[in-house]
Amino acid sequence: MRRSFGTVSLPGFMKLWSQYFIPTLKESPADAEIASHKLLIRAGLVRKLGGGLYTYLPLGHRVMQKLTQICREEMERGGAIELLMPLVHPAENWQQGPRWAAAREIMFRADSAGDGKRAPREPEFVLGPTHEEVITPLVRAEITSYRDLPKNFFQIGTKFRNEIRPRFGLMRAREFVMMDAYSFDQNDDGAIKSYFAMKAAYEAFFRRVGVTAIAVEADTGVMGGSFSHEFMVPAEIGDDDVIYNEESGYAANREKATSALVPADLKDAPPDGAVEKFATPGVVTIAALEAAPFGVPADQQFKTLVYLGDGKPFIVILRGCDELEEAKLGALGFGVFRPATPEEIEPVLGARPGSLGAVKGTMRNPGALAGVFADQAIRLIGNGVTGANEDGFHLRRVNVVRDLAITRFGDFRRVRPGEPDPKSGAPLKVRRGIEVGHIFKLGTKYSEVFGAAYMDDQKQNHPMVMGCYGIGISRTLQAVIEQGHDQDGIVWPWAVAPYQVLVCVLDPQLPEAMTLARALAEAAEAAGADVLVDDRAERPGVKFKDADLVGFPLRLTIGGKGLKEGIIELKWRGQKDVAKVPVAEAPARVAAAVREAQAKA
RNA sequence: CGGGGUGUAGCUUAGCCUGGUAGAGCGCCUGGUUUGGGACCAGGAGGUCGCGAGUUCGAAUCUCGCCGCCCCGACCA
Repeated sequence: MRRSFGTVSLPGFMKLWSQYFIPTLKESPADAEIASHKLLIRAGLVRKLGGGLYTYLPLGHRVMQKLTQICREEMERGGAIELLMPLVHPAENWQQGPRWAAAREIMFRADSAGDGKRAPREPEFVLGPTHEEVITPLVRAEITSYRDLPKNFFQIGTKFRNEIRPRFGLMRAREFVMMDAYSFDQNDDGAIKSYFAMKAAYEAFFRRVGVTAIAVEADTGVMGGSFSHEFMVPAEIGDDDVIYNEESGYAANREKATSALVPADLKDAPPDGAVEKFATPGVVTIAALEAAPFGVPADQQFKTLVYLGDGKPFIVILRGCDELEEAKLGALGFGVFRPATPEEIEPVLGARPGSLGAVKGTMRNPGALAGVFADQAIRLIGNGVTGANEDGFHLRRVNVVRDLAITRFGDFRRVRPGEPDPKSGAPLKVRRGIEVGHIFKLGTKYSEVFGAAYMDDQKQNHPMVMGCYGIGISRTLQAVIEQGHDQDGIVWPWAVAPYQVLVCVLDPQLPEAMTLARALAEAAEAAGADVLVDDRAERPGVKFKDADLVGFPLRLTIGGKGLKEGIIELKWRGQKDVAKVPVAEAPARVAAAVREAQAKA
């Protein structure tokens, strides 16, 4: 972009800024809100094509390649085998799979005829958000013997998700780069082994990248499966809440988090007299029942919610003071569920929301219910108040054990900070995090549907036990920046910096300056660093600002003044102090610095 | 999908309320002076004011519709 002095010709190869492409910006584009998003653009790493769609410019692409390579190495070290599957999937694969209903609306549809004119007979395609529906049929066809198990396949490539709301640059994009892996084992023990091998590989990956990511217990969501960890980079702008206590080591995603609010040895309260109906005209909220003249504290009320699970209504009971953690309803096993509308509720219970209850004998059509699921914490109420299933009336002295038509108890409430940690009883805390990786022990959900089975040494067939694993590579790129920046720009960890060493030549018109630059670049490269030489005919201030903005870990400054004194300068991006090094010693010092940084990284 | 905002030069934006020649800074081009933390002077190029209708003698400005983008929520394999 900026011209170089054409007078100095250089023998051999040296990466020159003047001939490269790093479009830095002084000002942040208006549509970037958070630091990492602004820096991605200002430092010339990416440019936006459309909402959630980004071009990786040369520098951004280099970082992606480094992330990808580290990921590949750690996955292979963890025993996984790389392959590459298509991005375009026949819709048939998904229709046969277990989650078409839940997944279809966030999937891109690809039309083979173009222009939306696909004839009804022609095949339909989707863009793959993930690849269980492709890998499982493949393994079914290719692997039939226990001798070929276990296997763990991974790939690194582009994924598409029709995110409802893309945001924060690469943080939640429609098109993004992801590593996804799928393990196949003979049994649960093997699957657990594979799972923890991946957990270890993830930990190694994030450590090598130089980003702090913590593993937290997570909800399995639409994926199904039995247990799961998310890898979270702590950051204020993260989308997810992590509930944790550092002393006990407990850490869980908000959707999964539980607390020891209900003591394990809690004895249920005996009934406190007969159930009594009382008039509550116009009272349809917890707060209104809490107020005068009724004065029933929220933690003495039963909150009765009605949902529709796969078309059938079911009830969830919580304490009046608690919130439902909707994701926890996933444990009930419904394919899809949603809150029921008042119109759907009335025929079943006999009243509108605000007067609902699950007291035996008060529901109009209990046979229509798929179940009544009660949060554990209502046992703390013992005897409380709930709706009478008659608009304008409530019931008091309702006893949990005696009166409520509970199918089963579970954990459905949202945990609040300050509640006792389930491990140690210490108070729980909350912080925000960016989800950069996720591992699931899937079980046999997919292998059963797709018939991925193997024969054991007793000639018996069994479904393979699967696991699946994902790392958001492009999201990790941004998380690294979110975690590593200051007022001046990015502060790259050594391992993923686009170039680790910048040779900043302040007077590139001086042949001796460029000759020295070349010697230093060669020394740094020989020691194992990627080196860029800033030979632009810019003022020093511009070059320093750009160097800080882009965030090269090590900056070597060669200037006319320094040359007269016989010194160059060596400065680490993360540190304030500048070391003056005699020219004669410079190549050796630079090589030593590079080796040291590499050893630490 | 609901709520809020916004769209003017490559980027950041003023002008819009109260209709009448489209302005600035950065960046870019030319020349000169500068040269260790985003220099200065002079000159210059660059705009279908998101798109489409309407109101009006006249629309960046008012009205309606559409689209894009951003934020909050819902959602997030």
